[in-house]
Order: sequence, then structure tokens, then C-alpha cells
Amino acid sequence: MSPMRQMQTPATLLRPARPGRGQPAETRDRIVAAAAIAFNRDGYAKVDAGRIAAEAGYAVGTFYKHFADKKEALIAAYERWVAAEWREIETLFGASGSPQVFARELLSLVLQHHAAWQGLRVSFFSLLNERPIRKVYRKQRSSQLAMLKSMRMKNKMRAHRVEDDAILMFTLERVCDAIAQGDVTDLGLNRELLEARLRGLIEAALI
Amino acid sequence: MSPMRQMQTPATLLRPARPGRGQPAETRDRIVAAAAIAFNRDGYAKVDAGRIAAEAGYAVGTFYKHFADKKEALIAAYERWVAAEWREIETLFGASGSPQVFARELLSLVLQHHAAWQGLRVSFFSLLNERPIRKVYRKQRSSQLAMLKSMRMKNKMRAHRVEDDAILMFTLERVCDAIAQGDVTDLGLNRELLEARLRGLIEAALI
Amino acid sequence: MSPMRQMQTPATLLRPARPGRGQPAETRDRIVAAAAIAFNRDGYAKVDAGRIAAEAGYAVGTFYKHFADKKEALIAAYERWVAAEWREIETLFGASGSPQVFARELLSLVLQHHAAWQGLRVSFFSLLNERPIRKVYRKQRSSQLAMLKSMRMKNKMRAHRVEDDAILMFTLERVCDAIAQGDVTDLGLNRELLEARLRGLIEAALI
Amino acid sequence: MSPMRQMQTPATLLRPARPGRGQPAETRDRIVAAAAIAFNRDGYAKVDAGRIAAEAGYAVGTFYKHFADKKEALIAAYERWVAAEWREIETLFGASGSPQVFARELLSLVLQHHAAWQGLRVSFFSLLNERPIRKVYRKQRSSQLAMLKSMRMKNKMRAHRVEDDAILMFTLERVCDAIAQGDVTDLGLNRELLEARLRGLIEAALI
DNA sequence: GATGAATGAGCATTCATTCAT
DNA sequence: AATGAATGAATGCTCATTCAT
Repeated sequence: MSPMRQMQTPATLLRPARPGRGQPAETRDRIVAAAAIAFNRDGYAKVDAGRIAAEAGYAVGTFYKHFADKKEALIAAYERWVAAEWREIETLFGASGSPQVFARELLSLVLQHHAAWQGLRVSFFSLLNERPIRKVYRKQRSSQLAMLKSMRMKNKMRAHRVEDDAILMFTLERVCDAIAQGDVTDLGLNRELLEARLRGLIEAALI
Repeated sequence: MSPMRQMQTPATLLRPARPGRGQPAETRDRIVAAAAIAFNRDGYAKVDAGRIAAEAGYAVGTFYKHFADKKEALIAAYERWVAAEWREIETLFGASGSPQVFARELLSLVLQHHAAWQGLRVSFFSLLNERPIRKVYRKQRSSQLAMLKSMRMKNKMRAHRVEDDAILMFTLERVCDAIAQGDVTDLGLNRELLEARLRGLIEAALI
Repeated sequence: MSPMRQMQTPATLLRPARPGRGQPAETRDRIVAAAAIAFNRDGYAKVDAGRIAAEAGYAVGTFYKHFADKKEALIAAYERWVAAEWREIETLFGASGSPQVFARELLSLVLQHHAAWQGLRVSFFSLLNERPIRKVYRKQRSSQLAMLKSMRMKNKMRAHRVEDDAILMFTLERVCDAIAQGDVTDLGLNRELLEARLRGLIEAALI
Repeated sequence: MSPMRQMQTPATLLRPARPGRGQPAETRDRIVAAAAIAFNRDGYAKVDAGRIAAEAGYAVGTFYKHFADKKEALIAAYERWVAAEWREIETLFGASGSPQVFARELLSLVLQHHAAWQGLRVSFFSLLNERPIRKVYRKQRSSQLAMLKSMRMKNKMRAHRVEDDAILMFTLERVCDAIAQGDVTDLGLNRELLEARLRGLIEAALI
């Protein structure tokens, strides 16, 4: 997971045989990472806390030291995933030049993320009717819209409606899911064209 | 086990009279209907076959006479829901006059359906990584695109790309979900404006 | 099952479409035959009454018209099997000449029967602790010993102890089971030698 | 679910104190012992894992921590039983003097074992057509034959065929089963004579 | 005599969670 | 901080049996 740490000191000196005790935050982090992978691979319902813990190198008890329940780990995994995606989007935005280039790179990024973490997304959305999940979901959405807005402002783009941002976001997300899940080719759609249309929508929003 | 009990009271008093035999198709239908409601209300994972059966007026065993497993009932419920929605859409399309009217009515219909069956949709999509669910899902999508196409043709609309239909469909669906789930107001978005934009997209597709 | 009946009259005149009503004894017989095959193939616990009925060409209800419960069908199937075996043994005994020939033919017959109906035997013996099964089992054993005795008497063989008959019977049965189940080759035993020894035991009993 | 309940009474009053953690091996052992007794008493099909666990002093879950399924517990119980029997036989063999004494003691031992564990044996053999059961069965048989051989060798007995050992083993086992199950007296056989014959066979094999 | 829809107790198995060590 | 043995409620599913038609 984090090969860097192991290079600083001989691993055997730092760690007593099994995982051993480390910074709580590190432990939590490893578990979140393992949870993300497991949920993504097998789906929320098919992964049990014990398995996540084991894959992170710990015992079940440790899992429950860090999370009140399984759901909490899912939330943490999802939040981390969203944060990572938006961090990259912001980087992209800061770096790129023309709207065309940005649109191309953004789409490519989103497609990649959705393809790689499809299962995690499905896991999260399958619990959307649970209070805490919904709450987190809305918080994310809200901050995404805010980011979009600030992105546009920084570039002095012309006034724009949040509603249009929202529609763009939903469309982009939904279509990328479809592409990532392979629906698109299965339905006989031309992926190139589809992507071109999406790029067009993004560009239009940036002017 | 305790044959004595049977002597104490006539069997007819002990049992609330069998529902009596009916057409298997009717029975199945009642169970599908009950399943749709239950999944929608509580979510796939929280409903057990026994409960569905009971709500339909039968015993568990009867459920399993008609469905190989819980998943099969979910599929049946979902298919029935989709079919109902598209039946109404077609009726609408046949009846309405101007694109404006049609767009307004279509949106209203879709919003209503999504609001009413949000939980069923989430239930279905939460199993999207299971082979049979995905298969059904794709079949549905495919036939929806075909319907869209034939709808456009009947009205001699100008040539149109399937890809654009697909994007419209995804956008409409996703935004309606968001509205139906209450995200929209929660995010401080103007629902009226949002709906207006969607109507605009629909109208544009119909010309 | 009984092709003869069908030759007397065009089947369509005699039988209303499906199995139709026939002599109760015939129906019962067909079910017993199907039960024997099913139990033998899948084992008592894995066969359900409905399946037996279906394989005999009837519905479950019919099964329970003829048998109080599943066990009863097993008993009937087993009894029929034992009866068949001993009928053949008696025929053999009546026909054959030298003890050597009889021993060879008897062994061959028993081996064949055990190999063909191993699963039925296991099914039956798995319920040996149930009262009715045990009762039937003892009745069978008893009449087998009686047959053995009368067989020996008819041939004016020298006085012999029932106990020796019993031991022979058990040995023959047990070793034939082992051979039929393939244990023998699996254990690296020489089947030819084993059979020779059994023939020797049979011959010794006949002198 | 109902946190209220926990406020009404201290948890310690509600729960009969956990058995506390013990060595996993000990736990497993207790469960195997309980399983042997339960299967022997009621038969494989009539015992459920929960009952076995309870009789061993644990909850169902603990049973499944140690065994993949019910079958596995049956296998463990049977293996333990066989091992115990052969351990005693070897002890007997090492200790005894004349073949006559050994034969008498061996027969007595086997009779006792079969009488006491008849139900466990029937349980095991009722699953003989399942792959894992058969495998275990053959392994047992194989090692039994090997033990017999080594026993004979240690005593410089004259060369002997494995096949004869096998026949002796099967005969002894089958007749002891019959005696243990009470068939013998029920069939009007003289148990003394029967046992005498068996002793004779054993002695003959030892010279 | 035959049917087969309906029943529901029964059972195997899982897994989130706890807590003594 | 970490462990992992133990818990037991929950759930999916089966199947012997009944009985109205």
C-alpha cells in the first residue's frame, strides 16, 4: 500500500512481526484503503468486516476500534475516493490551457475513475436511503458544485447558473458510468461520438 | 409432533383458511406487486421473501414456487415497473400535440414515476454487478432506445443520432432521480429552472 | 414401464392425455419403480416426493394417495429389490448343477445386484434406526435365513448351523458391497482372489 | 435494535456469561465430542448444528468457526471414533498372550464399540456417496489394513494375504454390527455360538 | 383416481458486533 | 493498540404434506 515507509528503515525494526501497533491514523488509513478495494471488488453486501480487516493486515477487533460499523467504513472509502477525484480535477483545471484541452483531459480522468471504482460507487449508492449515507452524499454534491463555481470564477467566465452546472455534472457522471460499465458498446452506441458530445458539453460550460 | 393438539380443536379453527387455489399467474402477479412495494419501501437487503409473501397473502413456500430466488422477484418487479412507465410514455406520445406539451407531460410523468419508485430503482441498481440483473438492465435500455427511435420516426422528425437519444435519456433519468430524491432542493437549486432546462432538452430532441 | 398394455388398444383411447387413471396397483407400482431409481441415484435425503411422482408420470398428490410418507415408498422399493434378488437366487439354485457352478453364478448375481442398487441400499440402511425400517429389515433377514435353510434341505445337505448361514450371508453381503462400491480396487486388493475366497465360502456351505 | 432493553437490566444479568475464550483446539474438541454423541443418538439428519453447539456449551456461530459444514463435523467425529477403536486394539495386541485370549478380548472390544456407537456409524455410512466421506472412509480402511499387516508381522506370523485380512475385517465388522443392533437375538440366532465362530476366525488369522 | 397450489416448520449458514485478554 | 473467540439474530431456501377442485 505505502511502499515508501518501508524504505526509510528496515521493516523488521519498525514493526513487531504482524501489523503491530502504529499511529492510529495510519491503521485507520490502511483499513479504509482495504475497504475501498474490497467493496469495489465484491460489493458492500458481500464483504464482511473481518475480511476487510484481514486484507488490511489486522484482526476484526481493530476494524471496530476505528469504525462504529461497516457503513462507516464505506462512507470513509467513498469520501476518500471523491476527494481524490476532485483533487485531480482541480489540478487539471489549474494546469490546462484551452477549454478543448481541459475538456478532453477532464473527460479522460472521469472515465478512468469511474471505470476503476464502479463497484465502490454502486456500493455507496445502494445505501442511499440510509440517513448517514444520504447526508454524506449531499455534502459531497454541495461541495462539488461550490468547486465548480469557484473554478469558473477564477477564470472570469461569464455568469452561469448553478442549475446548469448541476445538469452537466449529472450528465457527465451518468454517461461516464454507462461507458465504464460497458453498457455503451453493448447497446451499439458509438463511444467516440458519445465522448465528443460530452466534451462539447464541457467546453460549452467553460466559455 | 403433538397430535393431541389436533384433537382439542377442529383444524378449521386453527388455520385461517387457505387462500384457496387460484391461477398461478394471478398468484405470481400478486407476489410481484407486493415485492415491488416492499423493495421500494425497505430496500432489497432489508426485505425477506417471507415478508413479501405474507404481504401478498401467501406463505414463503409459495414465493419460492414462483421465483427461484429473491433476485428473480426483484427483476420481475423492476421489469414490470419499466414496462408501465414506457407504456404511459407511448400513450402520451400518441396523444399529445405540440412538442412543448409533450415535453411538459413527459417530464411530469417521469418525475412522478421516479419519485414513487425511487427505492425500487435503488434496489435494482444495487445489484447491477450481478450477471442476470445486468442482462435485464441492458435489455431494457436497448428497447427504450428502440422506442425512442420509432417515436421519432413516426413523427417524421429529422435524422437524429442514437447517441443523442442516449445522452438525453441518461440526463433525464439522472436529474429526475436527483429531484425525486430531494437532493435538488437540498442543494439549493431552483427546481423550476431545472425542470425548464430538461423540458428544453426534450423539445430540442423532438424537432 | 409396462409396454404390453399399450399394445392391446390404441393408447389414446385408453388414456386421457396425461397418465390418466389406471389400476391403483399399477399406479403404485410405477411409483415404487421410480422411487427405487431415484433413491438409488440421489440418496434418500436428496429426493423429494414430488420428484418421484413426476418421474413416475404423476403429481405429488398421487404419491400421497399411495404412500403415507416418503419412508413408506423407500420401504416398498427396498422390499421389491430384495424380493427380486432372492427370486433370482432361488431360480439359480433350482437350475444349477455342481456347487462350483452355483457358487460362481450366485456370486456373480449378488455382485451385479449390489453394484446396480448400491444407492438404494445405502438409503435404506441410513434409516435403520427408525422403527418401521428396522422391522422390515428383520423380516427380510429372517425370511432369507429360512430360504437358505430350505435350499439346503431340498438338497439333503448335511446338517448345518443357522449361525453359519448368517455369517456367510453377512460376509457375502458386506464384501460384495465393498467390491460394488469400488473400495476393493481402491485399497489395492486383488478382486479375483477376493471373489475366489467368497466362492470357496459358498461352496463350503453347500456340501 | 432496541437499545432501551439494555437500560432496563445490566447486560450481565441478561447473558449467561460467555464461556470465555479458550484454546481453539479445545473448543473444537468439545464440539466434536458433542457431535459424536448427538449424531449417535439422533442420526445425522435429525441433528442440527445449533443443537450440537448448544450441547457443547457454545452458540451456532462457534460451530461454524470450526467446521465448514455439518458434514465436516460428522467426519471429525467418525475419525475420532475409529482412531480410538484402533488405539485400543493395538494396546490389546501389544499386551495379550495367546491368540485365544487376544481373540476373546478383541471381539469383546469391537462388540462394545459397535454397540455404543452404532448410530454414529449409521450416520457416517448414510453419506457414503458423498465425495469427502468416501475419501475419509477409504483412508481409514487403508490404514486399518496396514495396521493388521504390521500386527501380524511383529508376531512373525506366517505369510498371509491382505485379501484374507480384508475379508476377516469385513466379516467381523458386519457381524458385530448385527449383534450390536440386536438383529441376532431377534433372528433367533445363538449369540454365543456366533461369537465363538468369530473368535475362531480371528484365531485362525493369527497363527 | 388425480391434481398441484399452498402451507409453514425446519434447517444450514452468515456476519455484524462485542469484549476479555 | 491489537487480538480473535464467541455470540446469536437474521435470512434464504427446502420439502413433506394437505386438501379443494
